[in-house]
Amino acid sequence: MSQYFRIAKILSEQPIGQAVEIKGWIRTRRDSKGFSFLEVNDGSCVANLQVIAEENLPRYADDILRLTTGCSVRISGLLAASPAKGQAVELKATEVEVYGWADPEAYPLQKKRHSFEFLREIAHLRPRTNSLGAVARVRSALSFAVHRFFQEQGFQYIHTPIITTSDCEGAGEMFTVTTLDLNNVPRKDGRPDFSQDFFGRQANLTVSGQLEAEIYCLALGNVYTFGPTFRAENSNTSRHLAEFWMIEPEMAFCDLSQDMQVAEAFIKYLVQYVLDHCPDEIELFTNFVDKGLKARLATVLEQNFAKITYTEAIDRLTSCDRTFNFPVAWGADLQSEHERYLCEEVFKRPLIVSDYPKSIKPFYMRVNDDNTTVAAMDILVPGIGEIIGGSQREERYDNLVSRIEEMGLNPEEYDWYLDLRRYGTIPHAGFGLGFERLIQFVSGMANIREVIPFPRTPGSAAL
RNA sequence: UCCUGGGUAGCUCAGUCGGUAGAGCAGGUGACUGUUAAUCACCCUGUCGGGGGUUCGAAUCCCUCCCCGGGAGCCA
Repeated sequence: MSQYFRIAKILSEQPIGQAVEIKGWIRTRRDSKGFSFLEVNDGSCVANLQVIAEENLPRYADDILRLTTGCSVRISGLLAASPAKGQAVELKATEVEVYGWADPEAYPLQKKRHSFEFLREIAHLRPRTNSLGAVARVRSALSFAVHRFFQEQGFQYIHTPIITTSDCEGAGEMFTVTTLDLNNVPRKDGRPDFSQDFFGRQANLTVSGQLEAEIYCLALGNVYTFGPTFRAENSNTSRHLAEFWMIEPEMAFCDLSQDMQVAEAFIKYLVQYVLDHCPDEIELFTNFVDKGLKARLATVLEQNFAKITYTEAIDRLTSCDRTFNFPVAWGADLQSEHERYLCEEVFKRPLIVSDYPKSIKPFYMRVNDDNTTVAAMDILVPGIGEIIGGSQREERYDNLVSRIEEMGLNPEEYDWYLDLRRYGTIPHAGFGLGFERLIQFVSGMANIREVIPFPRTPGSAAL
């Protein structure tokens, strides 16, 4: 009686001499005199298991010689040491059952490499490829590692709402959630009358769970969120999605420097976790996607992140002999080219830029003693750019009110948020990490559409 | 949204001066072989992104729309 194994387990444990059973999909078939080689992948790992199917097997001519890329099979047999180079073990089949055929004339996946653009058009089949399958396993491993990092340190996981009625950040374009009849929208003063809508008011998909996370931070202490986030921005780039996953820790009794320490430790923990748990995937990415990946991940672990203030960054940029397309001036936000220059050419490692002018940052960031900068920090990473944005939050009631007013917002709409400062306010800080950008950084994948199973971008939402 | 480069066989691409379309891979058939991006021979495959225009004639020139890549803005 043979025992069912995932292929990953067979390759790691190598139970030679044992009767085993595998289930998976054919990658290729090569015929030889008197037998065929089958490469079977079951999604448990990068590697395939080589199966030897001899011509005396039942239905050899009818089934085995018809197997092509994509067919699903159950195979049992005896695991043996492989006499040839290329693999340590192979399965000598005693039984091959075909679950499902895949017409080779019609099946889009071939045994050669495809462009990522083409694979994107077949989102339902692309996880069957080596690279997209590897991305999916890395994404799963990183998700687990995110929870493990925070849970090990006593953070509470908070489910902040996906449908929200607070438009607190004010900046990002939001998706509206409605059950109003779009062919006959009730109107009041020329505008849609959301008082007749499902929630009795306008509701949107969340752009960030931060403000809600702060509520629980000021009750439970350290908390984090990890969930989907939505931006209706018309941005068409290799690092933006309309639906993406964000991790937002919020830490009680925490200042900006502690915030930076946690963020750096977090990124290093995640990189280390993937190197430990997905070495074959990292090897695949390094060989076929990004030659410099392994070396870059190693330097992330070895070195401390570089740290400069915004003001120092401006000094560096104005005093260097480089000419930029965009002017460098104190008070203006750093452009991509500026960030890339500092991160990739000056420091050549992750870079934390802190203490930005308050005029270019949101109202909730804590104003520094100079009254012109805020306790904010961005972490820039080579090849990706900004991967984390965080800050110490303004915990002083009066300062927060005047910042809200300065930004032209209405304090009445932030009454619940101000309550957190009216009653038992505490110093606290947090940051947001874009999960897909993290996966890009760790996998070397150039386009963010390859690191989420079903990418949503302007004009595109397959499945 | 802006700048820029593309869209030709199932996939990746070539296509000269405007003259009526080709290669590699995949697929099919056969040969060979402990193979592993197998190899060799032969065969099949086209709305040249859509629409309009110029021309005797358009993959090629012009207009327009759609889609994709790269860069930028916004950000995570």
